[in-house]
Amino acid sequence: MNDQRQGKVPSVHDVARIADVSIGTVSRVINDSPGVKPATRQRVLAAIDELDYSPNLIARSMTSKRTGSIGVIVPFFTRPFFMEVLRAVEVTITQAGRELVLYNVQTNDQCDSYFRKLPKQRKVDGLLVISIFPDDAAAAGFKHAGMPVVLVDAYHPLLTSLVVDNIEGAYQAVKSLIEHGHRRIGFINGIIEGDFRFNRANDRLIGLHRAFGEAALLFEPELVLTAEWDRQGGRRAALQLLTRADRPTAIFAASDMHAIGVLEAARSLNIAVPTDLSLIGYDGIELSEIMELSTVQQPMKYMGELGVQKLIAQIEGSADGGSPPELIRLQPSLMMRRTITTLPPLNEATNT
Amino acid sequence: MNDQRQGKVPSVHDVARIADVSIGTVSRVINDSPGVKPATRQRVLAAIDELDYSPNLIARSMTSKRTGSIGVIVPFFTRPFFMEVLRAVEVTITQAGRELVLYNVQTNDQCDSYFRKLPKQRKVDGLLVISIFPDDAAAAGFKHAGMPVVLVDAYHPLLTSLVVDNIEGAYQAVKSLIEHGHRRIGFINGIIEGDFRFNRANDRLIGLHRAFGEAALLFEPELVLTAEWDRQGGRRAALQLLTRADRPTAIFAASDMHAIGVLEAARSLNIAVPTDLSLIGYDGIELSEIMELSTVQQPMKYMGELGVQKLIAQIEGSADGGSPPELIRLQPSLMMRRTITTLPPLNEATNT
DNA sequence: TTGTATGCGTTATCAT
DNA sequence: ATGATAACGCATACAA
Repeated sequence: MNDQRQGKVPSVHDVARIADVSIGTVSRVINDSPGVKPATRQRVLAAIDELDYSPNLIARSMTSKRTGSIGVIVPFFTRPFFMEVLRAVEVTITQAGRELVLYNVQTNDQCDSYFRKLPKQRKVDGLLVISIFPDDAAAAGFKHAGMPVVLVDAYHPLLTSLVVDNIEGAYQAVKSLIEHGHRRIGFINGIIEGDFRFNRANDRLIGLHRAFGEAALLFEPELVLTAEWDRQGGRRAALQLLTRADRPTAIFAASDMHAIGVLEAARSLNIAVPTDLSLIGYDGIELSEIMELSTVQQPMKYMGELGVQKLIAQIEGSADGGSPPELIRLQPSLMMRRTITTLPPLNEATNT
Repeated sequence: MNDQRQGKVPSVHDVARIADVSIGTVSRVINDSPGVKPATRQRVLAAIDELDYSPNLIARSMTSKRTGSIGVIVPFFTRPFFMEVLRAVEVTITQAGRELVLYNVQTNDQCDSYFRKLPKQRKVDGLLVISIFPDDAAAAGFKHAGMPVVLVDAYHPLLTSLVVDNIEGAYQAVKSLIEHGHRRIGFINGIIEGDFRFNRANDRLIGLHRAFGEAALLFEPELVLTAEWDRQGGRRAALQLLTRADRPTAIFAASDMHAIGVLEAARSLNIAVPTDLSLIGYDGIELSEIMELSTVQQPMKYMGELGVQKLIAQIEGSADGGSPPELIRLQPSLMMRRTITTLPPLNEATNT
């Protein structure tokens, strides 16, 4: 029925013409501002309906300086931990009627580039940064551009940060292993990727040290390995650990994916879990439940939800200088499942 | 050093003022158009550097009518199959220097709403639709708005579609089961979510029928169950199937997640896989490899890559009416792993 | 109650 | 080679 058939999207002008009003009135109807006579409102509505008109959001962003989009910067988004955070993030953003722009980062450069450019490009109203520690320059850039930012599983003094006490989580895990009678405990840590920025590794090591210290256990550096954050990494490290003459009776892994790798290695070496080897993972991803893996559960869903909520609050209240940055601490919790057993009491003098 | 400290992002005007040129010249430098004297170019560049200026992309979109963003509409994006397609999609979009706007859909209404509004809102240059069959109205809407669209794992005659031959995949799987001597074969299909739109279920059933027919096997409706697309669904259905007096000796599952659930059910019933039960899943997600699950491998990575490439080609060539829609067929491949064995030859007369 | 005019930050088309 | 100026589609302050 329409005369034009290709790529012509109607604008306020078209609506105005059809409804025989001015564009100002059309705009008022769209945003249901007060002071439009019901009759003309109806005419405009009819015209909108006839043309199947929707406002051009880009143009609207021009004047409103709001895009309705939230940028999510996340490293390796397909990894289970990030995935599960991201799921909660998506739900919360959609519920808020906003859109999610995904910035997946795999390298430091990529990350820096996003940190530097996104605040000024204005394609998003705010940035949710997951598991990445921005440096001072980046934080200053956000502030200077007035770009709202919330850090999830990361920290910077100038930015609202939502952190999980992973020192405590690792401490609890290792302590539990010790309480189950283990003395030779292997630790498979994740590598620190991209210099110091995607830092999920250090805290685990510190927690382990604390538990060791408290139990007056000797820390043996040979039992601490570093591996890629995936099951291949975990498997390789476990192979190395488990083929030692004095192999550990328990392994603590920095992530559940590492722990899955440990499981694979143990199977290939005919080492029964938990009979001959106890194992605790980290994160509490869904797969850990399928595999009945004991683990340290992070509140991933809550992190995602709360992070988005804080960010939206910041966006909507950003008329003034904004409220001061918050630091929110979350606690992980130890999930005891199938992969851990008490070691029969053997003569503990061996260790000295 | 700067006088303003809060939320003031410089514009072309600021750059022009500092460099003592007109905004036109600044624009020319930014887009390195020809016809700018090297000296003034340097001055402008210096000013840009001094102000740390980046063009406002929203404003740029205003005139260029290009946003640089690609919208990806995907149902239940956290499910492994979609996740693995999405991973490839993300990589390809980022490589192309574009941005990924994620539209996760869980209901038909949500989906319709996106189909209806996104083309006119102009926040994205194109739409990649994964595993959803748009109806004629939606397809017409895309065409009318001139919005480039590519369908991945879905089909519509008016739109470039990238389909996997899942009938063939299911056929191969079931045929293989039959060749291994199985006669009583259970089938756990996925439910059809949101009416007929997220349709990943029918083709599997058709393929099964074909294999059954070819082998002159009697199709027993009681052995065909429908379950949610997750492991709980698979587990429940398997429990039902495996507690029958005449339980099947093999199960074909519509997705790997279903198959994982079957594995769980079998474990809980002390039914050994593959000794007492053969199993083939579908999709070929990473987890299938971990679990050593036999499965029908879909080319997820390739689907994601190719879909984005076709979409970008369409976006960049959309000056004219655009090229006619393509229909691209991809083949899945049977992956034989641990969960299938040959049944010892028993008297086959039982079945008649 | 409604229309007109201006601005948002760019790009592009004119002049100069 | 460069500057002024008109769009782009919308919101809004102001005028009528």
